[in-house]
Amino acid sequence: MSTVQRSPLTRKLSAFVSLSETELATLEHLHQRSRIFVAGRDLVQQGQSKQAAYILAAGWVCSYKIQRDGSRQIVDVQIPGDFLGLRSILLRTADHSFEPITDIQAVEVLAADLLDAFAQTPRLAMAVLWAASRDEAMVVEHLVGIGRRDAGARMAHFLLELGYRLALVGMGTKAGYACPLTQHHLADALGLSAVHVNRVLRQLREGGLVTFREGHVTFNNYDRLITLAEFDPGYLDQTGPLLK
Amino acid sequence: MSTVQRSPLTRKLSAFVSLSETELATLEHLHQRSRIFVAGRDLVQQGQSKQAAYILAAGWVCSYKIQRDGSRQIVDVQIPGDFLGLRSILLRTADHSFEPITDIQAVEVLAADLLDAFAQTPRLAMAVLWAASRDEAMVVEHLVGIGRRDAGARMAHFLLELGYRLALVGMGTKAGYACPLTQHHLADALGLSAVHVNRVLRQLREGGLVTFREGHVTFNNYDRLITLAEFDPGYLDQTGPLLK
DNA sequence: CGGTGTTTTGACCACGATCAATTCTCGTGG
DNA sequence: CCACGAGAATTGATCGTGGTCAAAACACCG
Repeated sequence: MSTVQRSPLTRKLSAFVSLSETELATLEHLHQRSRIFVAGRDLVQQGQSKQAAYILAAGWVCSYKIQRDGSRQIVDVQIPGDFLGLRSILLRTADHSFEPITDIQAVEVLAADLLDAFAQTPRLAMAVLWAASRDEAMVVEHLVGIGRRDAGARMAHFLLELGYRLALVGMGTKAGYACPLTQHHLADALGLSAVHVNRVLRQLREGGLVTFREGHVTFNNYDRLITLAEFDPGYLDQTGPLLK
Repeated sequence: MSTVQRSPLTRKLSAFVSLSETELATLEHLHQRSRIFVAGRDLVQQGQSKQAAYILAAGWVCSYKIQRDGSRQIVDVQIPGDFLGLRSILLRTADHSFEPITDIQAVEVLAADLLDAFAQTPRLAMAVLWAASRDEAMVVEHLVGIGRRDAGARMAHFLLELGYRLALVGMGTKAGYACPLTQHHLADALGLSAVHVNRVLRQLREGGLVTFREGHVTFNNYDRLITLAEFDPGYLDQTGPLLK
């Protein structure tokens, strides 16, 4: 359903920095190899070091960390257009794992190529730094949610943020969006148990706020949900480029 | 007590990318203005947009977000050599606030100067991107801790990480370190109540693991503490430059 | 149709929050 | 030098959010 003008990466970075023809060419050169991964089978193992990152072209992925005791924390969810494993390249160690939630299509970007591109077109590095900052802002917001919001507000905030991000790539509206996450995914993302996630979803549904059912999120009362979650999308804005 | 060869910023970035004389000069040019802030008075207000970042030269700072209901979540703690508000520059909106925990000395870096420097010396942008990635890795680890570790392990992990980072800048050892944080700071950082922080600290102390008292952290049993926290400092390593 | 995974609901429990009171420390002024 | 007040640390008592355990209903698939 989404409209892809050039490539997801180009579209994403153009939102931050308007790039010249040369820069666009360099960018397009980066992603030759497009790959398919099936749902459920991890892309990169935690701890393993692989010299490639990906740009998600289609499908959903989550990045997570596993504890010794088996519990899992999902750090964030990637939707089409998002980076995958950028940090792994830079720190040269994959500090977490990636699970494709659906079958996905991703464009492979080799570490060496990316670093070369940075050297040739500095503004590209700038754009990537910018994109990385936005990703970090999302993780920070997630941290605040888990640390200081109760289960209801946490869930509301998560569903709202996801909806907002999906709307930015044409995959959602204020009415709702298709969502392939299971309740177990939600639990691992929000630091809750799967059982409690179910209860919270019921409360929100019965309260007429939002419905999560059969792979679809429906906002029944967008405004009241925003109030409950204290959702402020400021940190997600990718309004106008800083550099011309 | 710490040994500063050139400037904190130079030392930090050199750990990632070995910089040429020209690049070092550009870097030094960045920080002319050194400023002092007193403990307790915030540097930048949340939501406000200020076109400057800082490199912390001396003292401790924490960055946090306040909720409508007054509760606070500390996102991370900065020690000498760390960036302050880098994201604020890039996203052009301070999405959180900074509280100096002690009196601090910080070097002001203007947004415009930084962006110019990036354009002139691309490798510098690379180095900053790298440093930002390490910061993000810390936030991620923090997120996992709050989401999936109980209060004891969370505290242990926090104190260990802080010790490890302080050791990197010569301000701590495996025996312990000076720590100006109050128990209330710990509570806001770990997503706990101040009362419970006190209880957890008592347990750790009576268990012979670590002592937090009178502004000093003493590791009584470093190995057992690491086991409890499942602490793996891999994400903190700033070993050898990726680029020569 | 059995098998596996997701959702749903109930009963009970525990970790950590909240409320409250006391002690300690330290800086400030009488 | 001591009295006072503000913050910080400490401890006890009680409460509630959310976890754990268990079982059933419901899917989807081979």
